[in-house]
This record gives sequence, structure tokens and C-alpha cells, in this order.
Amino acid sequence: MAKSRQGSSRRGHTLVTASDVARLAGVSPMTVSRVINGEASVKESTRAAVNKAIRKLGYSPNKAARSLASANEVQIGLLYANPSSAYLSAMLLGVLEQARQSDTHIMLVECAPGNSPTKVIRGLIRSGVDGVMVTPPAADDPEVLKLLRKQSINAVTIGTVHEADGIASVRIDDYAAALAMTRHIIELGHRRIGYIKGAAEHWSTSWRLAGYRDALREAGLELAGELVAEGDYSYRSGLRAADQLLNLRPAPTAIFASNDDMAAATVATAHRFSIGVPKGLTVCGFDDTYLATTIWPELTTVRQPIADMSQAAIDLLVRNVRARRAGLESECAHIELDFELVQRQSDAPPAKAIRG
Amino acid sequence: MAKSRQGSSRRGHTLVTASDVARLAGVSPMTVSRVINGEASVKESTRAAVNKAIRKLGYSPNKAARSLASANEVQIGLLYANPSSAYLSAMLLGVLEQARQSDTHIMLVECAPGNSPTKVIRGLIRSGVDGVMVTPPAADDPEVLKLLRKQSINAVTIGTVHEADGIASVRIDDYAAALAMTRHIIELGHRRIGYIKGAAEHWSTSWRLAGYRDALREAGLELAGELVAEGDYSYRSGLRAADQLLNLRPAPTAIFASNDDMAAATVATAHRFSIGVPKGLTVCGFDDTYLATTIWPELTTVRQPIADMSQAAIDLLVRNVRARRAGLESECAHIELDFELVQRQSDAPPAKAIRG
DNA sequence: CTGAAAGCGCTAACAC
DNA sequence: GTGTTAGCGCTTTCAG
Repeated sequence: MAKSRQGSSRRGHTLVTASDVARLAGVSPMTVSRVINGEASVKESTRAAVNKAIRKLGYSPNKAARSLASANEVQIGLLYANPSSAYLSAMLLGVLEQARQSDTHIMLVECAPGNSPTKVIRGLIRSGVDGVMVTPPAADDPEVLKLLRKQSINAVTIGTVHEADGIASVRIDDYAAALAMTRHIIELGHRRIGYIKGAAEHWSTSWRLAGYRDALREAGLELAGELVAEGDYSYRSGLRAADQLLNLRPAPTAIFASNDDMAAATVATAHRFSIGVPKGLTVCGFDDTYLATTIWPELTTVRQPIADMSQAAIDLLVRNVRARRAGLESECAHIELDFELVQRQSDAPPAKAIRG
Repeated sequence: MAKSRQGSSRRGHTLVTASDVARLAGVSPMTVSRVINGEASVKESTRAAVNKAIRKLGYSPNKAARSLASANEVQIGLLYANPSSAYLSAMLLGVLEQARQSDTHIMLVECAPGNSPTKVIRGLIRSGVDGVMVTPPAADDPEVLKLLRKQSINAVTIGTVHEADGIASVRIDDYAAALAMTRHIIELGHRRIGYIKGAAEHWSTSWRLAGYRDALREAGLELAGELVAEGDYSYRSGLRAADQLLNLRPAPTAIFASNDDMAAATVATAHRFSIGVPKGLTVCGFDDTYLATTIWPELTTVRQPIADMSQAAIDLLVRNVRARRAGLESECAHIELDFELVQRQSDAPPAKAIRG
């Protein structure tokens, strides 16, 4: 058994090239290229011969050469700012997967404080990216939207919509999701349902709150202001909000926190009050992040398919970049992916309803 | 103001090339290349002229062409398996940052169940990667180590050592870290200190446990077997373990969970027992992940600099790949980064010690 | 269906 | 210090 250093390189240059394969298979390099790219116009027998040679030599095409010759490569800047690690890792997984499939490079840039999103985007553009993908809250920042429109660079936001701004987006319907979750809680028999709001600079905050309100309204339930507590999507804020809600008299029998971090905090707070979840209190979250299945009881929550959304966002962006290169109009699509209500162990009918 | 489409492209080909810059600056493309690469042997005045032209044209070099010509590109396969999202995102951040700086491409591959690490590695090698980076628990799998050694492919593990196996690694000293944390708890005045073990297939589990034991031993404390509870690094397992430890009589006054997830579970369990943290129970974690600063009280824990470790791992791997290409021996380094004991709000002297 | 020629944008190696 | 030449490995275009 020869120890073949397949696919490896001598002094940085590809060890085995398409020409080597071509020679062995008795065809031209061009045919090898066609086989690699899965072009239809190759006779089955030649294709087989080429594939055999490829396998024998352990050939794998040189990506740089491919990108250079086909001029297909796309550079995308990805802007993020203090996301939860759950959001970030899910997003990166989706983004990287899609990037690999489409000859796309990702430049990850953090919007640290003091590194304003607009500054970052300008830098990205200067460094030659073909497009940018933006996450909330930068994706909800009017300054950012203005800049993106002005630079007329290909862009896509994830997690929010900007129909009016002419900027493509991928998201779920936050309003419908919150509506569905609240309806679910109502159907369980709850009448006094607390809500914990998210951070004001995220537009999702308003949409989710609207969903909650409309569900109550359509069920003929009163919209008590005291039942809506302030939060900012952080665990810490959830602790405070839950404390406040549980001190209400009468206390709510269910709390819908507008993300999982705050829902987890609510569960913890309930325990501090010696209230069992879900028997003494129904707690529902939003996002279906790592936390949701980590804590106990596992959270009933809204699944937001972040990895899929990220994949769709990159795909859309890349298609738009290529369209523009081809002289076509890039479509300003607004893709909406389906959310899903995942019912786990943190919800139940209210104690009264059981007794009654 | 002309709306310059800087760095962009016409039908996929770079809009402005080094030749354009050279022409404008009145030099040869080669000089432009030298300026871009920051080579010293360029007269200051020419460098300035070139830079001016670069700025004026909004030039940014074509990466693919660079990689192809300089044959510098490195392909690295990155193997991961069910990590917590906190670990994954921190790692990805470090890896991607380092990759960008070193003309390196990352192929992320998950070892899903049914997709054994050895199979994945074989696939990676076949597809032409120059090196692989492996995370635990795959990094602790004897099969994997054997394969890596046999294929003599450049490899690096993160989070464990394999001095004997001739595989490079980056890690912290888990033993010393656990020792330090346990000493810290002892210095606080605790005498009855529970411990929650990690998953058996991670070697870190043994090292951390050894650190705990040796700290007790050197303090002359008894090594009660009942004080060491089984866990597997998951929150769920921490819940069970904490329950068991808190039912002990006398109950421990401190619990050292060997990762943050289990520490968070311990805090939750303590609350369920109506035990306050840290007044009624000291809880310490390990890793300093997102959870540590998310829950309340924030966890006293061992900070493992995962992003830095990942960066170091990629750096080492890339250097080794390039060394091998240059015909040099690749060094099998074992890099050890410093851990840090971060004291937050989850530890305190035992109640007795305060009263006494 | 397959091949030949040309060149993507850059940099190594060498001249000057 | 700087320019010249050649070519990285692939794909495009056009011929057959």
C-alpha cells in the first residue's frame, strides 16, 4: 500500500491537477472540468473513465484556480452585535454551510461598542465585499438602513423586515408566532397571562407584543397594563420582570416571555417563589434556543429556524450579487420562513381550571 | 460625487486590478503587489504614490488570484460534535478570525450520530484538506487518534493533550485549574465540598476530578466517595447530581460542578431546596461560558479562553502545513494557555464559618 | 460531444 | 529599488 498524499501539496502547489487526471483518462483537461462540474454533455463512458482517474489519483480541484477562472467568488460581510451565543452559533452554522456550497467567503465583523455599525459597513464596502448580511439590532437601526440604501450595495437583513426600505430580508412572522403562542395559552384555560417585553431597539419586540395583545383581544380578555413587564431579552431583565409579575395580586397563571432567556429566568424566579412550573405557573418562551431544552422543565416555545434563515439569507444575497454581475436587477425579496410552536413541559392548564 | 462601485465587479471579474493601479501610479504591477504585501524594499515616495492610486481607484486585491499565484492557501477541516452552543460560537469566532488572517479556509463538519469521526476525517482527507482540527470528545477518541497518526496528516486537538500520540494540541491545564478552584473553595472555609463529574469520554473529566481530589488531600480533608456525583456535562445530569448531593446528611456546603451547565443546574436545584446561593451553598463552575454570566447569581468559575485557544490551534495548524510544504518538519507543539479563576457571586464562606 | 487557445489577477524568480 | 517574464490551475469561448 503506497501511502498516497492525496489532495495534498508540494511547496504549496496542488499535487495533482486536472491535467494529470486528463492524461491518465486519455482526455483533455477541459473534459475533466466538465465532469467535475457535472455538465450533462459528457458521454457516460468518458465520464466514467475520468471519475476513475480522479479516484485513482485522489484528485480534488483547486478552489482558488476555480474561483479565479470562473470569477464566481462572492465576498460577503456579516455584521453581528452582542447576540446570544445560541443565536450566533446557529446562525454561523447556517451561514458557513451555505457559503461553502456557493463559493462564498464570509467576513465576520462584530459591532463592538465604539465600532458603530455604519462605520463597520463602510469599512466592509471599502474592503471590497459584494454584499452584507446584517443581524438585529443593527438591522433595525435607521442609520444603517439609510447607509445600505445609499450605497446601493447588495444587502439582506435577518430577523426583521424592511419592506419600505428596499432591503431584502429573511425572517419569521413574529406577530403571527406571538399570536399563536398566546392563543395556545388561552386555549389551555388561562385568563390572566403576563407578558415580558424585549429590547426596544429590536423591532421584533413590537411585533411580538402586538401578537400577544391581539390574541387577548380576540378572546375578549382584558388588556391589563400591569400584566406587561419591561425586559430587554436578557436573563437578568427576565428575573426582574418575573418578580414583578409574580408579585401581582391576583398573580398571572401564565407568563409568556418574549424570548427563551427571559423565560428561563421566569422559571428560576417561580422556583424562588416556590411556585412549580408548569403546575403553578405556565411559562412560555420564544426562539427555541439552546436554553429551551437545557433547563428543566424544558420550555414550550416558538421555534425560529435560525440556521435555515441564515442559509436562506446567504443564498438570496449571493443570487443577487450574481444577478447584478450579470447585469440583471437584483430582486428585493422578503422571505418568510415558517415558525413552529413546540410544546414541551413548561405549560399546563391553570390550577383553577383543573379543579373547576 | 460619482457613485463609485468600489471593489465591485463586472460580470464577476474584478473591476479594478493591480495593473490599473500601476498605470495610474506610473509603476509596474509588481510594485503594487509589493506595496500591498507591505514589503520593505519599496521607496517611500513610490509607496505613497501607489497607496494614493489604490485609494483613488478603490482597489482591493483579488483573493483568488492571490491564493493561486502564491500557493499559500490552506484548507482545514474542523470537526465538532454536539458541543454546547456557547463553546461552539466562541470557537467559531476564534477560528474564523484566525482563518481570515492567514488565507485559510475552514470546512466545518459535524460528527452527527451515524457519522463517525473516523469516517468524517477520511472524507475530509479525501476532499483535499491540508489539516484537521478536532474538538472533544472526538479529540479523545482512540480510534480518531490512531487514524490521524496513521494518515500522518497535520492535526491539532483542542481541549485535551496527547503528548504520547504525537498530535499537536492546545488546551488549558484542566488539572491545575480544578486544583486552584478547589483550593479557593477550601480557603473560603468549606470542609464538605461536593463535586459533579463530567462525561467519561472526555479526558478533561479525569483531569478535573484529579485536581479536586488533590486539593482536598493536601488540605487534609477526607475524600468521601458520596461527595462525588456522576454527571455528563449536561444541565439535566447536573440537576440529578445536585439533588443527590443536597440530600446527603450532612449536606455539602459547597458544590464544584465541573462545567457551567451543571453548575447552573445546581443553582436551580438549590433554589428548589429553598437553599440560597451563595449564602446557603457555594456553587462553582468551569469554562466561563455564556451561562455563567447569564444566570443569577453569576457563577464563580474557571475561565477557559476558548476563542484564543481556537485561534492558537488554527495558527499552529497553518504554520505546520506551511512548514511541511516547505519541506520542514512540522512541530508537534502542545500549547497551554492560561486559565483564570473568575470570582463572581456564587461563592461565599460557609454559614457555620460565618457564625463561628 | 470534445478539444485548443487564451487568459482570469496575481506573485515567484530572476534580471537590471 | 524596480521591472520582466512566466505561470499558478482552472474555465471561458469558440472550433470542430
